[in-house]
Amino acid sequence: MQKNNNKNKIFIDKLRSSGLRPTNQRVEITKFLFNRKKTLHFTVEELKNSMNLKRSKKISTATFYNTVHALKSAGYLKEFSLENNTSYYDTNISSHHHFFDNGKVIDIKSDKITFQKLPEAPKGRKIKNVEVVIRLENNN
Amino acid sequence: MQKNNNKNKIFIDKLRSSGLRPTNQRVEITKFLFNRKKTLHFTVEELKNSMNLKRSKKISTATFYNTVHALKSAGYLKEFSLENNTSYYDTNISSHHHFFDNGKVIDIKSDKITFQKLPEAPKGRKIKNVEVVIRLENNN
DNA sequence: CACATACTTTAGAATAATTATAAAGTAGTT
DNA sequence: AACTACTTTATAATTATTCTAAAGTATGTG
Repeated sequence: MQKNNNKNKIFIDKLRSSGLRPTNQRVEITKFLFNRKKTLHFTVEELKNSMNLKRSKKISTATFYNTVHALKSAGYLKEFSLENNTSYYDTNISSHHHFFDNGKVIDIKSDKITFQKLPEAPKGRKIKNVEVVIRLENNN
Repeated sequence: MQKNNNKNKIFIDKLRSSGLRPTNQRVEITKFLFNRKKTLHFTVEELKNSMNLKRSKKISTATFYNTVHALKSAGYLKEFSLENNTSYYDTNISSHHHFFDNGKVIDIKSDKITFQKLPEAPKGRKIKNVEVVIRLENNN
C-alpha cells in the first residue's frame, strides 16, 4: 500500500528517525511541512485546515497532533508560544529569534542578534538555548 | 460594606486605575498579589487555588480572571507564555528577562543582559520591547 | 443616608485546544 | 498469506478560559 518512491525518501526518513512508521497520512503531513522553500509557522489547527481543505478523505485531528508531536520531539520542529494558549510550531529549527507583530511571527536570523552580556546559569544548570522575542507596534 | 481603611489604599488605587470598583474580592486578590516582597509568577488557576484554600467563602473563577485581566491591561501585571497553553503572569512589570528551568520561572534583571547587535524593526513598525528567555537544562 | 442604577459576583454553561479511548485498519515481519 | 504490533479515526474527556444571566453590591444623587 505504501508507495516507497524515492521522491518521498527524505520525508520517510524524517518519520522513521522520529520513531514513526511512514504511513500515507504521515508522509503527506511531513511533505506538506518540509517540502517548501520558506520556513512555515503554524498551529496544529491551521495545519489541519490547510491540508484537509484540499482533500476528499480528511486526515483526523489526532493524527495531526501525533505527527507534529513526534516531529517536534525528534527535533524537526521547534515549538513556541504566543499569549493565546495555542502552541505554534516552526519548521526552522536552526537557532533563531522572532519578531511578534500583532500575532504574526517573523523569523530573525540568529546572527542578527548578538549579546554583550549574558547571565550565568544557576548552579547545577547550564544554558540550553537563548531565545529573543522582539515585539513590534505601529510606528505612529 | 467596603472597609476603606488606609491599609488597603494602594490596592484600591490599583483597582480604580484599572477601571475596577474596589470590591472585597478584588481588594483581596490585589493584596495577595502585590503585598509581598518578592515578585510572583502565577497562573490564574494557581492564584485561585492558593487564595481559596485558606478561605471559607470562595472567590469565583470568573472574578479571578476578570481581575487579573484588568490588572494586566492596566499594566500592573505582565503576561508571558510557556509551552503548555496556559497564561502566566508576573507581578514584576519592569523590563526584565527570564530563565525557564523545567517549568520554573526565574527573573533576570534587565541589566544582566545587554545586546551588541539588534535588528531594525520592519518598515512602519517600531520595537515595543525585547524579551529574552534562557532555557536551562541539567548540568550532567 | 436611603434609592436607583450601573457595575459585580457567582454558578454553571459554552468554547477552544488538546489528549485519551477503543474499535477498525494497515505496515512490516515471517 | 498471516500475524502482530502499530495506526487511524471518530468520539469522548480534559483543561484553560470565556460567556451568561440571575442575584448582590458600590456609589452618586437627592
